[in-house]
Parts: sequence; structure tokens; C-alpha cells
Amino acid sequence: MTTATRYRRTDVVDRAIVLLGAVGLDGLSMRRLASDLGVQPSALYHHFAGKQELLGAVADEILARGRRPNELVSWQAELGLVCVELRDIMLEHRDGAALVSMVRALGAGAEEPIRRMAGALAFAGADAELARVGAHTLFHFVFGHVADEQAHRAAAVASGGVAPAGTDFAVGLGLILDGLGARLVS
Amino acid sequence: MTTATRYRRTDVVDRAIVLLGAVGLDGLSMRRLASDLGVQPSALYHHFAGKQELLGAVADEILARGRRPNELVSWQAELGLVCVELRDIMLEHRDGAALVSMVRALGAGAEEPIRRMAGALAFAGADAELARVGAHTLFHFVFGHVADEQAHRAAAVASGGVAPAGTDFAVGLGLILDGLGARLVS
DNA sequence: ACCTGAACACCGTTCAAGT
DNA sequence: ACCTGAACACCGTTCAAGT
Repeated sequence: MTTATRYRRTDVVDRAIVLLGAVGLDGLSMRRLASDLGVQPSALYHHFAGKQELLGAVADEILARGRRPNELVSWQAELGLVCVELRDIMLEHRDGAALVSMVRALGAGAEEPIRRMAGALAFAGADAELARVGAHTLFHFVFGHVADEQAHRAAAVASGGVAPAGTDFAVGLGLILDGLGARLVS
Repeated sequence: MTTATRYRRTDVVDRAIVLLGAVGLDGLSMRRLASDLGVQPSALYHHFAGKQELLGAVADEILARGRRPNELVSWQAELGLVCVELRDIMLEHRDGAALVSMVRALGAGAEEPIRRMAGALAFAGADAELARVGAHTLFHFVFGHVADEQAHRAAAVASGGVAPAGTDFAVGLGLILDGLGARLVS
């Protein structure tokens, strides 16, 4: 045929993120992405073993883009900052939280933000178990909450209503941080 | 053709739950379910507006089956019991937590267990906001945790390894209950 | 009320072959 | 290394029509 457009793995991931914003998680199919790139569907399988691996790479890239330099303050502020940052990244991407939740439910991905939170907890004096459990608990809270938020927002848009305010996030976050605090002083 | 097998909505949901156990969430398609029932795919659309509504009904039915009578004890024990009960139901159904998470991420369902937890918190003296936020926080923890657990279990089965123990669930649960406790005494 | 039959517009994935 | 072309085995959903 005409020109043989050639891509690398990261090009495909970048384009997938743009496409996600345009058509949502439902519309993000291998065939749609391929035709968006001007390429045959089978070409994608040179870069990824399957759709699951592609979605995992997209989720990890979205999460990595949100990295900000850490200020050295209290561990509560540090952890709170990481969680708020994660929430903000998800809210910036259509179906962002649903994507990450789906990828995790399928068995992989999103290890990096969990490691960051576990690291902050270990630095604050938590033992290995508390650091691990605390990081996972915070992660589940953040992504569960934001997935709900985005779903309700989408439903509100569809029905013409308004979405509730986001103060619940701060309250739930404080709840978990307090529980962690009670264990860190002992 | 031959006999005209006729079903009601609940028959279809029941059969879908059995099929879920046999083929997993990936394999649970409208066409597969229809052929399992000995019926044309289009017949399902008489009972449900679409696949999303069918999955929502399946999730709610699974959650409803786990109801147990409540003992009157402390609110910590009461809430802990509800959460452990929810975890047990999910672990009994293949891809149970992934199903509920997916249904919620798509915007509906699973309201009943959240109402139960909010009710227990209100009974313990929480105001409306704390009851709502606390119930959601517990819900996100339970389903996020169990979704991870089932995914890792499936991965371990596939690779021949062993899954880690389930003590993290109790630790994370205690964390959140402690955070709630700090707000209930004030 | 519940189902059939047939169609429409898609999917994910594989594989031999090309450059 | 990266892509084409063509195929296989499926999807969800709609709609007129039957009983």
C-alpha cells in the first residue's frame, strides 16, 4: 500500500490515552485504536500480548504522569498529598478510575503508587505489615471513591442533574489516616 | 419449533449465577446465557434492557443471598460482621468482587449493603455525613481488597503458586473501624 | 407475556507472509 | 522490527413476526 507508518510501544500507549478521552473505556477497542493509528488490528499484537496488557500499560502511564516532587512534611501530609494527587489524575482522564480498577481486578498494574504509599508509611515508623496493609487500604479507598464519583458524574450528565460535592473524599481520607495514626504512636 | 420454554426474570438471574461459576465473568455473555437456557439471544431483552442491567441484577442477587440475622452487640462487632459476611459471599462466587466492582463502576447497584452499614453507624451515634462516608469507605475497602484477593488467587492457580493468607483483611478493617471510633466518641 | 428468526455492526486474536 | 491481508470464532442489540 502507501506509506508504512511505524510506531513504538509508547506511541501506541499515548494514542490510546487520547482515544480514551475521546470515546471512553467502552469505545476503546483494539480495532478502533488500530484504525485510529492507520494500521491493521493485528499490528498491535506486535507491541502487546493482548488487550489486557495494553490496558495495563495505559493505566500505568496515566498513573506515572501524575508524579510530583514530594515535600518533606509530616507523614499524614505526605500520604494525603499522594492520595489527593491520585484522585486529581483520575478525574483528569475520562473513566480513569474505572480503567485502573478494571486493570487491577484483572490481576495486575498500579503497583507504583502503592509502593510510594507503603514507603511513606515505613518512613513514618510502620512495620512491614502495617505499611503494606495501610497502603492497600488507602489505594482501595481512593480508587473506589473516585470510580463512584466519575460514575455518578456521568449519570448526572446523562440525566441533566448535578453531581454532589467532593468533601466526602477528604472525610474518608482523614478517617483512614486517623486509624493509621493510632497504630503509629503505639 | 419444539417446546416453548418460558422463563421469568428471576429464573434468568439464577441461571446467570450458575453460569458465572462455570465460565467466569469473561465467559458470561448474553449469547452464552441464552443458549444455556435453550433460548434465542433476543429473548433476554424481554427481561432486561441490556447486559448492564442483567449484570446489575446478578450482583444484587448475590449480595442479597448473603443476608444473615444481626446479633445485637457493639457497633464495631456489628459492622465487622457485615464486612466479613460480604467478603465471604464474594469469595464463594467466581469473580464475585470483580462483578460487583464492575457494576458499580458502570454506575449502579450494591446500594443495600451500603445502607446496612450506614444504618449501623447511625445507630451508633454517627451523624448523617459520617454514616454515609463511613459506609462507603468500608464498602470500598471490602470490595477492593477482595477483588485483589480473587485476582491474585486466580493468578496463583494459573502459575501453580500459593496465595498469601487473609490476615490483611482483618488488619485493614480494624484500621478503618478505629478511625470511625475516634469520631464516634467525640 | 414471552419467544423466534434473521440481520446489523461490531469484537479480540491468530497466522502466514511481506519489507 | 514492524506491518499487511485474510480469516476464525465470537460479541451486544434491534426488530418484525409469531403464540
